[in-house]
Amino acid sequence: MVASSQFRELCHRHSLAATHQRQVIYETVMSLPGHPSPEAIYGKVRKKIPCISLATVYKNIQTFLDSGMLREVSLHHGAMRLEPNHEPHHHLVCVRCKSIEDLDAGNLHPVRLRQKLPRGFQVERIAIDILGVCRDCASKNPSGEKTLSSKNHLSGEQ
Amino acid sequence: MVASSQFRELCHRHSLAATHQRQVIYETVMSLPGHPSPEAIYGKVRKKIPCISLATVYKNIQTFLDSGMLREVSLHHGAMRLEPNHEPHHHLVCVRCKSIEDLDAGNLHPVRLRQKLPRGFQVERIAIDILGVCRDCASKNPSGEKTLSSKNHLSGEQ
DNA sequence: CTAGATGCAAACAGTTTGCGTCACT
DNA sequence: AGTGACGCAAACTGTTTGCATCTAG
Repeated sequence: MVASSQFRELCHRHSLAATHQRQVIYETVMSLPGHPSPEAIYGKVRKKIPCISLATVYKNIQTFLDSGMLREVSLHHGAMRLEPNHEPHHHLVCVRCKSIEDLDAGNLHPVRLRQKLPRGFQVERIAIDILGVCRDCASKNPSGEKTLSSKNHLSGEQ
Repeated sequence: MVASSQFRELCHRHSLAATHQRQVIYETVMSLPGHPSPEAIYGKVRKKIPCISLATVYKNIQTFLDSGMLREVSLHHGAMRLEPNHEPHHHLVCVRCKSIEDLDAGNLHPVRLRQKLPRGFQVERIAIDILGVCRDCASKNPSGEKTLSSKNHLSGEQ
């Protein structure tokens, strides 16, 4: 409410209409601790706008992600993906088509913990994802709209 | 087919019955390139066992994950999770309850690419997940069955 | 005034579950 | 013989869509 003008400006920068719902959703995401799910956001937004639709929440989250105003914790690949590769390796993940390519562990210097982790966390392994745009997506659409579908996305059959 | 006895032994080590379906599913996962989804696995398995049920595929994938015979590429948190934290940081992810905690980037020495990535991949950022068992899960169940539900899982309301 | 945003309900996709039957050990 | 696996269909959860109405620019 206080920063209403800031929000309007932010929307303007991303060519989005500054609606009330949009502002409340955005502020709610930013105010929630941790890494909220759409459902959790909806729950809290509804306290301010009881009649808001869950679809509106989803649509706006998508809008924020597309515009870069918000980010996903880890990419949501739609379906579970299994890892047959037992060799130590990391992943090259395309943020557009969501393809995942293996990258041999030898290509990265090993990660080093600079010091102790908080509260009795027992480390099992460290996963590194290099996020970016793969060659195919970059060539298809150098700027950056949206691509999906294509390639590896849900396939596995060669 | 060739390695049938190997598979029986593998199952025995994990106290699982060595059924035909189980073997075909396992071999299919291992044979598929990349990071197959359950649907893709089902598609290929059906070529060998046309009447197999999708539920059987899911149940066995779950069994393999639980027993450690297979691994997920990145944890499937059930729902999309948003990242309000714009500061550079990484994540501490519990493989049991799937909670996600932030870890300040200063706690890790920066990752260094040991050399060029394959084929025109445009890096946007590098995400590091430290996977393991969080204190709560470790204390509740030091051995390692299954826990889920509890904590951060889908919540966001305080 | 018009493009785009909202709300609703129905549709989807991915995954899980219950239960009767069947097969491995 | 008994425990656990399979197959089927129905249920669920998370997410998306179509369309009529409304609103910011």
